[in-house]
Amino acid sequence: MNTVPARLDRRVSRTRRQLRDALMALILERGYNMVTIEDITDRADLGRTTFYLHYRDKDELLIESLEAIAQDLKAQVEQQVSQQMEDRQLRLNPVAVAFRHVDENRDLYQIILKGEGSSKVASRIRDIIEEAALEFFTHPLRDRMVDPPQLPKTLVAGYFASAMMGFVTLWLEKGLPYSGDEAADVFMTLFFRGAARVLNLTIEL
Amino acid sequence: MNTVPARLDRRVSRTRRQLRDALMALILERGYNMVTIEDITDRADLGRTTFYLHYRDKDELLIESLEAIAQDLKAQVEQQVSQQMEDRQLRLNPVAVAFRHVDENRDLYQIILKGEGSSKVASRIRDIIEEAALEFFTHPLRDRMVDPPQLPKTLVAGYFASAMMGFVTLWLEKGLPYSGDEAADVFMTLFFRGAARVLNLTIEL
DNA sequence: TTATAAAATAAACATCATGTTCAGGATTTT
DNA sequence: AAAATCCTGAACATGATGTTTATTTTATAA
Repeated sequence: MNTVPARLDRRVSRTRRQLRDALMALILERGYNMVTIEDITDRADLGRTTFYLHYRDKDELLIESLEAIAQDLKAQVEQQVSQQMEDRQLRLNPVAVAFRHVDENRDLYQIILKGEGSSKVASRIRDIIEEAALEFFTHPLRDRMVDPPQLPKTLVAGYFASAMMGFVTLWLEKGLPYSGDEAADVFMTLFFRGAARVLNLTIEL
Repeated sequence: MNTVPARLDRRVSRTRRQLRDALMALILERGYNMVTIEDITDRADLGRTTFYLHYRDKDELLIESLEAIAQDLKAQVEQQVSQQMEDRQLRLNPVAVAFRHVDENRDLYQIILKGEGSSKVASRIRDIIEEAALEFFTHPLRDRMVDPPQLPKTLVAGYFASAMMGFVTLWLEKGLPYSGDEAADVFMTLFFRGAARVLNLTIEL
């Protein structure tokens, strides 16, 4: 008969936030495997036992921290891709939305894409992108496809997700001097027009 | 005055091979972080202390195991890209060479691309591909590029490497039913011709 | 404001993986 | 066969993990 408490105790959310922040900072400093739970609680200024009141182990904390970002990305992109908006002109390019999201969370995406800690999150993000791409190829682009595709749309969507993750990794790790919108443009050009035209190849392979 | 021994003691190479094989098998079973050093030596049927006679820690063993593959890939691809061969017809597509290499070492590449264990190796392989691609864009393709490229060749080479790693990950993880040569074809088509033509889009974005 | 419920804490403990040392026994090399 | 090298098991120190308990601190709701 007991009802679920309306919202979390203020201490709980504060503690969890401190733990998440501490873990992220420490991963960026030393890498995931070089961080102990005591490191985390020290940095967060909490007792070590407190950690176990909230998380089973380091992985669980990591996943929770990164899942939040993945969910945020999903929400932002889905809104652009599938939502019917009255004013088509105001609808933003969903790829640009994603690149902006990455730009605003560079630290977290570096952690995710470097594969620090379980690669589950990277794989989840890949799937989110793939889904959005498939949806995009199926609906908003439908009327522009006259003939059947030369390769299955699902394959192209999978490739889109993988290539985009790869490009984002490149962008972040090599510190390419592009804004989110510019990076999105470059990627779209390479992806849709193909490298042959970008390189001005006279004949194709 | 002591000279370096001509080659390794037979026991040493046997022991190291056993350790490498055991680690690879165990990673595929449980994932890198779930493998202890005792697990490895048990599986390899060796004493635990023996491990430390050869490697400082798990990472060192992993790196050595995977570096061998990276070197092998590099050797095979470089031979095709830069070596001047008399018979141009016999020269294999270097991308197909790489895809065949992956196909023949699926297990190892799965470990590498999933980011199990240090991501250094994946990053090294990426760099190897990028170098080869840049070399390829600069020399064998030089006469086919009439105008200057719309984007720097180095950027396109970086994108090539990232996209190819992504595509290979897709190929292996989703178990796409392509042979090495077929996968290479699909990837080359997507990369050079671009998704717009593959999807038969009437206009471009 | 205060009583009550919930959360944080430090201390103590058991367990496990790591990495080192050492004296032996086993295998290769010369 | 002798010498050199490697493997082994036992013992040990260390450090991280995860749990329990009694106590103190803090938030919530009356």
